[in-house]
This record gives sequence, structure tokens and C-alpha cells, in this order.
Amino acid sequence: MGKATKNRATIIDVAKECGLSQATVARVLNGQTGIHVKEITRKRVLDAAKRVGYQRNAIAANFRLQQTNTIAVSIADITNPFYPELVKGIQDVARERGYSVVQFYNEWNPEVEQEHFDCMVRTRVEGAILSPSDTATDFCSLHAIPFVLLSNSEEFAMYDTIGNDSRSGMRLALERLYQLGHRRMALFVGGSMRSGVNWRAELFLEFHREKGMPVSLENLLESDFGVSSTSSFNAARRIMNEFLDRPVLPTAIFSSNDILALATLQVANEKGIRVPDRLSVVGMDGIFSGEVSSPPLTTVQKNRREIGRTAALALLDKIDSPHEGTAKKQLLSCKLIERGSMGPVSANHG
Amino acid sequence: MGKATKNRATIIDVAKECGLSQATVARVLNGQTGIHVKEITRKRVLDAAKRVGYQRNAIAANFRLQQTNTIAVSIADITNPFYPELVKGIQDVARERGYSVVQFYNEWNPEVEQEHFDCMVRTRVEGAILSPSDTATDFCSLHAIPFVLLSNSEEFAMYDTIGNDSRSGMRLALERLYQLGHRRMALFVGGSMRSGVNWRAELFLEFHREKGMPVSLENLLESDFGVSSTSSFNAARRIMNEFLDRPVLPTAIFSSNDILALATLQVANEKGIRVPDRLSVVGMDGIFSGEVSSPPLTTVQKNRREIGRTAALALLDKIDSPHEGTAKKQLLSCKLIERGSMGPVSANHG
DNA sequence: TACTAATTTGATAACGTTATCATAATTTAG
DNA sequence: CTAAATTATGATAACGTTATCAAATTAGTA
Repeated sequence: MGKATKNRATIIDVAKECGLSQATVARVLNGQTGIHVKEITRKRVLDAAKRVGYQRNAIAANFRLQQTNTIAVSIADITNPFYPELVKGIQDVARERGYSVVQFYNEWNPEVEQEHFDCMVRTRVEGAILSPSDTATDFCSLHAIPFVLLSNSEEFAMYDTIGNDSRSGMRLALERLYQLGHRRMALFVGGSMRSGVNWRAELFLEFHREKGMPVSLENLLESDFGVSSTSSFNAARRIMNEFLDRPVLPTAIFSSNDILALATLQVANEKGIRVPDRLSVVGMDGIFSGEVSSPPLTTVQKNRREIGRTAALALLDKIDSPHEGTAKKQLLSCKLIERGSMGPVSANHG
Repeated sequence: MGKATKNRATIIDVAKECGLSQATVARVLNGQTGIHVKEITRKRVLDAAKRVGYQRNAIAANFRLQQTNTIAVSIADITNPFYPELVKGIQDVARERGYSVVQFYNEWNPEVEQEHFDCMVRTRVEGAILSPSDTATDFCSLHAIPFVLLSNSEEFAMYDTIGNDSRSGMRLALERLYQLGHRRMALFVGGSMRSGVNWRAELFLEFHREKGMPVSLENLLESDFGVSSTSSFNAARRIMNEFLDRPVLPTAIFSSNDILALATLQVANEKGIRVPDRLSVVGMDGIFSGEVSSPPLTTVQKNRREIGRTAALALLDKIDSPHEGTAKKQLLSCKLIERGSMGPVSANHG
């Protein structure tokens, strides 16, 4: 039998059932506004539709209208705790406006990503929200489809992007640490590939210059960027296992994401380095794992759901009115969530 | 301009461009096997297609074939750390077999869930993988669509289900705790609504009878089931905050999911109850947060990706050959992952 | 009443593909 | 060098909607 066509009732079946033309039936059943149809015939149609079990065939309608009411989301990895909430934000807005969402996960593989782009074109999604797998990602196969990017990188200045103001967020954290008396800080960043390394280091150094604090370059740490959260975490653990054995430690470590910070926290706990008494640990993102760690993680929270919502709204706007204006960049502000992993510098610091 | 039809090249444009009939062009372009077409004409078509920038219109093809190559996934909440990996497993298999996946999140709202079911029918998804929001969920609107359930509940015996053998998993943990010398254990379960409460308590009591251990009913704990991971976590914290103040504590607490266990762990840490020296904590699921906690969480791991894969395979089988056999129930085995939160009973226990 | 305006219905042409059947071109066999 | 078998192409009918236009009906007005 295979994927045989189910014999589901069509508009024609309904028309036969109630003895009206299919045009009339269609008018009733698709409920287009501002159309005249007698109340009594409407009832006839509706009853007949119920009798034969009519269910609108969206494939046919989509085909006729040449629209799918679907938008695509392309991200690397849904198991990265950063994304689910973002996707939820997208779904919220999309469903409100009658759009479905198809998701594509490329697992950081640019070739897969390109295949997904092709698939989006074939299936005629009406727009796409893309988190580029790489700064070199090529979007030209998508030229016929409106899209927005999830990124706070400068690399994509020519496209509409939605991202977080990570710079300000990072400053927020550094300022607070300074305020708490920290004068010896370390920076822990993950993965050089996906941009971001340089500006963070620059910002870090700049901050130290401003405050007149000396920086030891040994306190600029970098970890490999893993394909999964677990591998990123383990890579970060290895770095920290070595780093935290040094004789002179910083009083605070700021990490460019929560996973790095959680690795720092865990290793510090294992080594008996009391957090926050001897070491303050601050992360960035605001993932769930940071809420449940011991101590709970202080973090620069990105409002992921809001990013999703904003991106979806921007995309739907673009779909509705494809004005060719210049690329618009939206940066959402971050918030410092102070939890137990950060504290004032105390007397027992080296 | 609005959602105006983009004038993309069709098969007819290609036919005009290369001076062949659209039938021939179609034969070349959809690449159906076992069809005769001269190599030289194939080239003519392919060149022309490239020149006019032809991209197959999947809406039209789907319409013609009355199939969507799409399956649906319905879950309550993608931000629940249990689900992303499961969804990934589904996607893996689906994409391999040429299916797209649309996801629906009902946020535990049965009405939304029903709307989603209707949407699946309208859009003619070819199958669905459903994690019921409630044991009372009604699937009759889906009668025309093959589906499988994600559940290990007995309630759904009449449907094909894929789930984890949580009973064996729980036994695994209890046995290991017993083996480590624990004789005073507590059970911490979440949310009565979604089944599962009773059998866990029964299994717990049964295990104690078997081993000839007395049980204090005070050690059967229940927490509210929250709409989000954070709210579940906080509810569990409140319970534990009270419980762990009691004069006589169990030496081990088994929780029905990792979120409860992590709450236990965090509260114990705050109260200075050393884990695992004075208290062993064991969870269930194997979510990421358990890897990064301090100490890392011992847990009964459900292979979520495998569940996803298995469910997708079962569904695709069902789509391909809808044999009306009896409902098939697949239970995947769990694995005990021993991490730092569990240890032997030591001398310093009360 | 007759004639116009408004309302309500019906007939029909797309949308772009796939698939069937018929025809044209080519090869093979006698 | 034909006739039959094979291979390659073309013409055309669906698929189920929506939307346009024309026809029929009803209501309104002088």
C-alpha cells in the first residue's frame, strides 16, 4: 500500500453532499472576509462538511496561493542549551501570526548548512532565521528568500542581524567585579573560530587600561570550541585543571559563556578553591545549568526568548514589506544576574 | 507588494529555453529512475535549467503527489533539557530518509495540543511523534495520521509507544545504593499529574520489602510539577530546604528526575551537608546540568537521542507499511552513570 | 410595473508538478 | 530493406484549492 493517497473528503465532495457549487462551498469554508453568502446556505455547507468529515487540504491551498506559511530556523545544534529558549521565542511569534516553523540543525557542518539552504529554497519557506555556522557562511543561494541573522558579529554588517550587546554585557560584569574590589582578573574565552575572541580580549585589555590595572597575559585563557556542550565543557575543564594549579591566581575569572564558567566552577570546587571566597566566577548566557550549580552561577544573561521573538518579528516584517533599506542591526541589552559564584574580594586573597 | 509570488523559473521556462517539451524536462529534472532519456538531451535540459536558475517547486510536487515528506513532533516544552537531544535523534533519522520535521510546543496546554493536532491534519503531515501533555490526551482527531507516542506510561497501552524502561533503571540505582551500604533511603518524585508517581512509590516500597529494610513514609517526598525547568527546580528546592533540616536524614535520596536531584544537591551544599560523604544523591535522565554540577550528578541515564531515533524509525516503518497489528511498545534500557554525587555509606553517618 | 442596483451563486481557469498514454525516432532481426 | 521491437520524446490529464468573471436571483426605486 505504501504512501497511498488517503481518500479524504474534498471541497467537491462537500459540494455534492449539499447540492451547491464548489465555488460556494469554497467561499464558506475558507471564510474569506467581505464575501456574500446567505446564512442558510452557509449552514447547508457547514453541515455537509461536517457530515463528510471535510478537512481543508493545506497542501493544495498552499500550492494555489504559492505560499507555505512556513519560516525556517537554521542553527548548529539544538542541544546547545543556548538555543531551545530562542527557538521557543521564534515559535511564539510565528504561531501567533499563522506561520509554522521548520528547524534545521547543521552540527557546525557548513556543507550540511548549504544543503539546508537549498532545501529551504525548494520548499519555498517564506523566510529564514539563521545562526551562521561560520563567519564565512555564504548566503547567496538564499537570495530569493528574506532572512535575518542571529549574530552579534561585525562580520555580517551587510545583513539584518539580531544579537545581544555582548560588549556592554561584558563591561557590566567587569565593572561589577571592579566595584567588588577585584584587581586581578582573568578572561576565559572559547573557540577562536567563531569570531568574538579578539574583541573580548581587546575589551578586557581596554578595561584594565582605563582602570589603571596591570594585566598579565597569562590571564588570557582560551579553550577549544567543541561540537557539543559536553565536549566544550571537558575542554574547558582541562584548561582550568592546569590553570588553577598556578601559585598566583586571579581573584575573578570572567568567561565568555556559561559552559566555560561552569567548568571553572567545578574544577575550583574539586581543588578546594572556595568560590566565591577565594575566586569569583562569572559567566555569560544565562543557561539553566548555571541556576542549579553550586554555588549558583553569576552570569551576564542574554534574554534568549526575546532574541527569538525579536528575530521572528524582524523577519515577518521583512516578509510583509521587503523594503530594500540598509541592513538593520538590533542589539538587545544583557542583564547581570548576581548569584553565589561572585563575591567581594576578601582578606584571604593572596 | 506583500507576499507576491516570486517569479521563479518553472519547468516550462526550462522547456522553452532548451526547446524541448516540459515532459522531457521533467523526466530529467526529477531524476526518476528507470527512465529513458538521451544523454545529449539530458545535458541540454540541465544547462538550460542552470541558465534560468530553475529550482524545483516542492509545493507543487507535494501537491501533485499528495505527500509532504514531513513528520510532526509534539512536545510540551523544548526548553525542558530532556527534549532537545530527543528531537535531534528524530531529526537524524528523518533527514536521512528525506523527511522534514515540524515541531509543536504546547506548553502543557491540552487545548493548544489539540489545535496542533488539527494543524497536523490540515497540513497533511505524514506521521507524528507525540509526547502527550496529559494521560487524558485525546488522539482521535489524528485518526487519519499514523503516530507513535513517547511515553513509558501504562495508560497508552493501546498505542505504539517508545519509552525508557524506567522501572529497571530505578532498580539499577536502588540496587547500587544498597550495594554501597545504604539502608536509609528517600524517594523524591515530581508532579503527580503525569502518572508515574504511583509505580515509583510502589517499586520503592517493594524494593525495601525485598531487602528487608524498614521504610519511613516520611522519606517519600513529592514536589510540584512546574511548567518550566526553573519552576520545577525552585519547587523542589523548597521541599528540600525543609526536609534536609530534619534531625535524622536518609543516607541517600533517589529522585525521579535530574532536576529534583540537582535541587537536592544544591540545597545540601548550602546547608553544608557533604555530598556524597553524608548524603548520596541520584537522579534520573542524564541531562547536561548533571554533568556540570558540583559534585557531578550520578544519574540513571536515558539515551534520549536513541529514543528519538527509535521513535522516528518506528514511525517511518508505520508510514511505509501501516499493518494494523497490535500496539507495539518499545522500552529502551537505561544506564547508571556513576559520578561524584554518590558514594558508599561512611562512618560519619548518623 | 419596469428598470437599476445590490446580493448571491455557478462555471471555470489557473498554480507547477508527475504520470499516463500516444507518437516519433531509432535500433534490431529476419 | 522492411517489419517488429526498442528507445526517446511530446501532448495532456490530473491533484484541490482560490479567484475571477458571468449569470441568476433578490431588493430597491421611480
